[in-house]
Amino acid sequence: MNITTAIPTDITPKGSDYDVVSRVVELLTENYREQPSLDAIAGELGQSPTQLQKTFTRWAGLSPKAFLQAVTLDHAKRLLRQEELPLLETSYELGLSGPGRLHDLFVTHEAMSPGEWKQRGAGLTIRYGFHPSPFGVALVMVTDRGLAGLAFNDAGHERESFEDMAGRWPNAVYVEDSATTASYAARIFQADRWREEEPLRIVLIGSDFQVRVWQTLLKIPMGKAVTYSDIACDIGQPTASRAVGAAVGRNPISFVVPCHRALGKSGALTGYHWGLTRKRAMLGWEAGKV
DNA sequence: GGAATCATGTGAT
DNA sequence: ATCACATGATTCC
Repeated sequence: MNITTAIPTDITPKGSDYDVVSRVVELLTENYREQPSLDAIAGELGQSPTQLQKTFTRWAGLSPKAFLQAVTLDHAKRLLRQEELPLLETSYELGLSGPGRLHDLFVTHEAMSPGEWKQRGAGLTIRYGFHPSPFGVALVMVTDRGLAGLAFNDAGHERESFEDMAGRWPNAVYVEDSATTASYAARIFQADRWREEEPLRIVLIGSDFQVRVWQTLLKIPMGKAVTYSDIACDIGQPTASRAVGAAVGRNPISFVVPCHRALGKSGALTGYHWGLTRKRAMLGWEAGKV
């Protein structure tokens, strides 16, 4: 039952990886117009170029230079343009619950009924735990129906993630149980554990509108992106792109429900609940896996 | 081109 | 009712 201790070594060979990486990501994306050199970045961070290169590449599967390319505006626009329509048209036959290759992480999803949603979590027991992840400390929340919440924050801010998430379902009972959540964390962040036979069960707790938006997000394949207005059209409300933005922002299962693949119409990365740097990091990290 | 401005749907108060 | 939004299109310089 001590998977808990195994995970850190599997995911973040050095615990501080994400700290270093996020600073590199920040530096790179703030100055991407100047295409800073590895030496310049290393100098800024007070590290040796080779050490930095190694740390970053191990984390992203991508050299800093390639990453810089991946978070550049032109690249984002390219992600958007590829095969405009079929992208979202496809998997509506899935209905509300049922297995499917929703993106490269196999997921089955079900939604809570509107009645259950109004209860604000009443009668629900949520087990939670904190685990290291490639994007900082992850807060994992599960019910007996599957994964219900996933949040990220920098080390030392665990309390904030928890308050944020718990506030969404204030009537639920919360039990710390990292033994249970550890296996979810491992499944989510280790790409070699993604298997069709044993999909990850998730449960979407939200309003009818929110659930429709989140289901649409699940249809976006890895390495692709859509705009907020694409999503609005897909759910049959073409003028609601702003409402879509708000709903995307309330996505409780960050990363698994790939809200980071929603971009502004220009290809610019707009907002992200857990910090824009993390959104860039996720996009870049995925670029390294595709 | 880029800043300012508006129309807009949803959910929380 | 009113307000804040992870938007997007239009209209001015």
